[in-house]
Amino acid sequence: MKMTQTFNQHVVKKRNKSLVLHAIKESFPISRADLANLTGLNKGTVSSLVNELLEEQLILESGPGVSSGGRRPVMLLFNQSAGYSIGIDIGVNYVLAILTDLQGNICNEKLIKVQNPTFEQTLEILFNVIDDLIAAMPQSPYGVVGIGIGVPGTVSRTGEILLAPNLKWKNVDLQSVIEERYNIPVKLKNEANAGAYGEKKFGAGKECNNIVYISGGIGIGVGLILNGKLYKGHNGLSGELGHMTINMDGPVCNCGNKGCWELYASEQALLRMAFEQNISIEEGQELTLETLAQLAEDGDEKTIQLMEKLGEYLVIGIKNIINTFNPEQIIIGNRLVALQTWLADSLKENLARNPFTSQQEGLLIQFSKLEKRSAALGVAAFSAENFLTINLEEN
Amino acid sequence: MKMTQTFNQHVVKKRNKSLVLHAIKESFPISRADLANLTGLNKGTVSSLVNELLEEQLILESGPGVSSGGRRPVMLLFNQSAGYSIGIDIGVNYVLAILTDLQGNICNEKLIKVQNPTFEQTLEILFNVIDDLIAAMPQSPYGVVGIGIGVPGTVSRTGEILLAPNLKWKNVDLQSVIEERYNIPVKLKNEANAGAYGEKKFGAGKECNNIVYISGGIGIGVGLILNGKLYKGHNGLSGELGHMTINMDGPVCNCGNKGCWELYASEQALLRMAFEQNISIEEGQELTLETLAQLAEDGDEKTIQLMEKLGEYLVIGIKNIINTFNPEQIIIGNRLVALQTWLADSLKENLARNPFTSQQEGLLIQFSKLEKRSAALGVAAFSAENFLTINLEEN
DNA sequence: ATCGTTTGTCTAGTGGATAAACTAAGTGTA
DNA sequence: TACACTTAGTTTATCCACTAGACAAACGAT
Repeated sequence: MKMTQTFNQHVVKKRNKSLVLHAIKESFPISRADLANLTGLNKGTVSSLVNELLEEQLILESGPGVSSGGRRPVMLLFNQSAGYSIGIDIGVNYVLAILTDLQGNICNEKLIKVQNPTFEQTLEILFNVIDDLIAAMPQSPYGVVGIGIGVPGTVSRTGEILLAPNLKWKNVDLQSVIEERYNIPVKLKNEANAGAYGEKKFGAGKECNNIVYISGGIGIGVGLILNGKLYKGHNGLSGELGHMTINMDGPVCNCGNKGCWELYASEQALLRMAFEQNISIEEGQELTLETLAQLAEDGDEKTIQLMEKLGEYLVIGIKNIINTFNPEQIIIGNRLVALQTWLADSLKENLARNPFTSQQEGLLIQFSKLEKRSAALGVAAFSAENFLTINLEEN
Repeated sequence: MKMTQTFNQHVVKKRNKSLVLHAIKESFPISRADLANLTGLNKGTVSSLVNELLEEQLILESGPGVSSGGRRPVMLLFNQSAGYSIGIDIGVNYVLAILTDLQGNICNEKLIKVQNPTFEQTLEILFNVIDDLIAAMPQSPYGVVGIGIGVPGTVSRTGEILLAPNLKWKNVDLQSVIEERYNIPVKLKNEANAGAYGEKKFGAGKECNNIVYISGGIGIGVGLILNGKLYKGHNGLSGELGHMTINMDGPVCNCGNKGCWELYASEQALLRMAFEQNISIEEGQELTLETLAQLAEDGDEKTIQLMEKLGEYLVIGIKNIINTFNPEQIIIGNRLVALQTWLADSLKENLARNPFTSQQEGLLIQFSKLEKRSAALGVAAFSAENFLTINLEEN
């Protein structure tokens, strides 16, 4: 019958403890006195909360700091190594698994190339890679605190994969399978959402509250951080901007609609255009994003023009994004990052011609600096964050 | 230096008091005992908070209710008439001002038709209409608690009108002018955002957390309720979906870009198409939305086909909205509501052909039932809500 | 009339935050 | 070296809001 969480002193304590923990996490080493200043809490309150966090081994004392004219402070550290989080990015032809500490630092990393595996084969790979990461993990008080998995497809709010067309998966409940085997909280996320979260946590967008992450791969997916939170939509299916109509009289997409953005601005679109324009690659080489990047690098005029065209198409969608969200930051991630050298200028030029200047005021548009790790880092961080929150709730 | 609000017992009390007040507001008449059940708070706590609210005249006791086998409960009412809120919708050729009680019930309403007034003339009209509403307002403990104003243009986060092209206003600070004259909190909002808020509060979307409100007038604006909150974007300029490119090779819009949605699916677009197709209206009549609606009513085949075409174009944008936001509800409001009889089927048919069925699961698409009042009700409710929150903060 | 039930108030107790006193441990200066 | 002054961190007394549970008031049923 309860409509909402009531607010009592227990909640107050949890929130303040979380406040203190996150303050330490964000700006350690830091003294109790500075924490009191930073959080606005009373010195005594900070002291007692800090002591509890020390007991829980979530933070550490690192000895005296430098005096500022009086007693030397005892510096506190966030105990990054109190536990570890696993983040896995399942791509179409790879599985990237990373082990991070609670701060998101990568401690171990496994990249496995795959070729059209079945669901069962993928599961096998996942089990192996997770087992390996756990086996090689240092001793710690909390061990593995969670596993996050990003997939290129739609994920329901309950964590079920509804449809991952490029993996040829439909209605599979990967989350439960992994959760049952390892008995650890498992979070499934759409790859673009995971990437957006990763960029928010570790990218240039740390301070930004409104971020649009464009995951440009074979298709295009978009992850949204709005009002500082991941926006997932009613069924968890937001951000399917690859299938935004930008040319209503255009060719039919395999989704069934006409003139979708990803027909023009995705990796697949680029390869198709390159093929149509008879861009000549060396014998024996396949036509891939990488070979095209190499061609552009070698100064092939036709390829460079193609890149510019791709930039034009990208900007059409980006302008729509700007008009829709008025974001603070737009990050282009995934495969397209490999082309940033040739895309950057084209994007800049085309965006300079956008008449909506107010919307672009203070807007940062950049390529992901996390390389291929945005999604894996994102889900790992999500699991870590989840652990820190749950852990505080329980006490 | 404080990074965040700290949580202490004062906050707890404020939040719980707000919880109780809103519970009463949502489901009065209600007894203290039922409130305790509903909110999860202790009986004693509810009692003391209720007493404070009674003293502040925000709620009322309405005498005994029916017994359920024991002592008869004292029923509590939300005191809707503790104060009044003014909501004003400034349109291109009208000014709609309403006076509502704290619950959002309309107590008085003034609709003034205007013809291309200057900013100063509009200001004069606003002063007059506000004065009139205040003069005719019943006695109450708090009087006018706020004024909300919706305008068809971009409004910065600080409340300044950056650009209202159809009003021909640019960089005007209406908020301060009104605020100084009446010494009451004034909130300025984009008309679409105001409408979205109105629909969230009073429309079919009360329980929905993810609502997209499409304000279809001369142009198209969109208001977004995401994760239960109004999403305004980094500079407050989100929702300019009228200028979403849906036809990248299409005609140039006066915004400078090509193939914007509102070139196809707005009131202006409809009138243009009607003109181009030589739809014959009666002599002496102007070509307007209303005359076209009348023609369709009279069974004019050409006009009806035109409406169907408009529906097709609308759906192209709506599909983009679905793919972007995966909303729970899409509400079409403003001028286009007048055409719902002829648009509804077209929308339904075209949406049935949308391949993204998962995204449409549980999605409600409907026309606004608040008629022209969405925006005015929205800003009035926003001001009322603001008062209730502020009022609790202060004690 | 009596018992059980429901409503609402009252009181004592709990937990957490705060202010301020206090201890500890530095720096600066004569 | 002595002493004043600072800053860090702990301890204590107090305050405040919520809770549990006792209690009183008001009602229905028998």
